[in-house]
Amino acid sequence: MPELAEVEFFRRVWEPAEGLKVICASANLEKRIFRKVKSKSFPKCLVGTHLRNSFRKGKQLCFVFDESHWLGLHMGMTGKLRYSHDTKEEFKYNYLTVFLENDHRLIFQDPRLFGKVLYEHSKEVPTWWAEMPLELTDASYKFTQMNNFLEKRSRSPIKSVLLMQEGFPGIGNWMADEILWRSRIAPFVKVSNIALSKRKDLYHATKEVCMDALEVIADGWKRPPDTWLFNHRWSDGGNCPKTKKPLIREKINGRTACWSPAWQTYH
DNA sequence: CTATTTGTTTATCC
DNA sequence: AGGATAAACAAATA
Repeated sequence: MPELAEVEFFRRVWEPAEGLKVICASANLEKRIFRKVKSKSFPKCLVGTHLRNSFRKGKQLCFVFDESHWLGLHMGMTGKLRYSHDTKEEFKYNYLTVFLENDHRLIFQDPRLFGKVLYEHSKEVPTWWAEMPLELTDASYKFTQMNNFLEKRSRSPIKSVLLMQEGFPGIGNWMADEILWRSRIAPFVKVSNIALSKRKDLYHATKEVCMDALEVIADGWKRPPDTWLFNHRWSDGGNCPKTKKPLIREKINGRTACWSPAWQTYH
């Protein structure tokens, strides 16, 4: 589920807790989402600290407690963050719970366990946070940067390249399909076969889908308009909002791609 | 029983 | 060396 905009939505779920003190913390450390956590004192080391800041880069989240406790979270395929006041409310698959002074709980749940927790106690910014690539929504992310990445991946289908986080941080399966639909490029097209002018369409569609997704989903998880591919792509039987003809669903390198054959004619 | 899933990570081949 | 691809990870849902 969580791509750039959904992850930003979850950052905002925990954001209201900024300034609050941690009373208690518990984690199911045997679960594989904690496989990168080395500290023996996690998560008790958070007790007594205050949540100070929350950040997102691509699909990665970082919560900072007292300017020195860095908690990195990745939602994987099924991760969710909750901010719960009801102490009787029990959720399955709560693997990290932080109890706050206002009787609210910060909860990370992840049934499928493809998520990842990172933790570092340091005054310095951890490497895993400092080394994230530039955001696609940043004004300094230019066409040449995107094109340089495409040049290195020229033998792959464009759909697969859009899913590579080092080049397209935050893009996931539905956003990649939306970008290709808006720029009218079929997902199986090899990057080397995409002309310069078409790459510019791709660049603008990438920026646009990121901005639109953040506006609609990060802010209240509203239902996207039917003019997007989004509402039509999830199962067999959907029709293209442009051509009104059936969409095609097919695996490309193991991931389902959905596209409109008459609309995405570029190949 | 089977097939499917909005994501990485690792192994292997080229 | 580094790019491309398949399999692995784990568990729910249809």
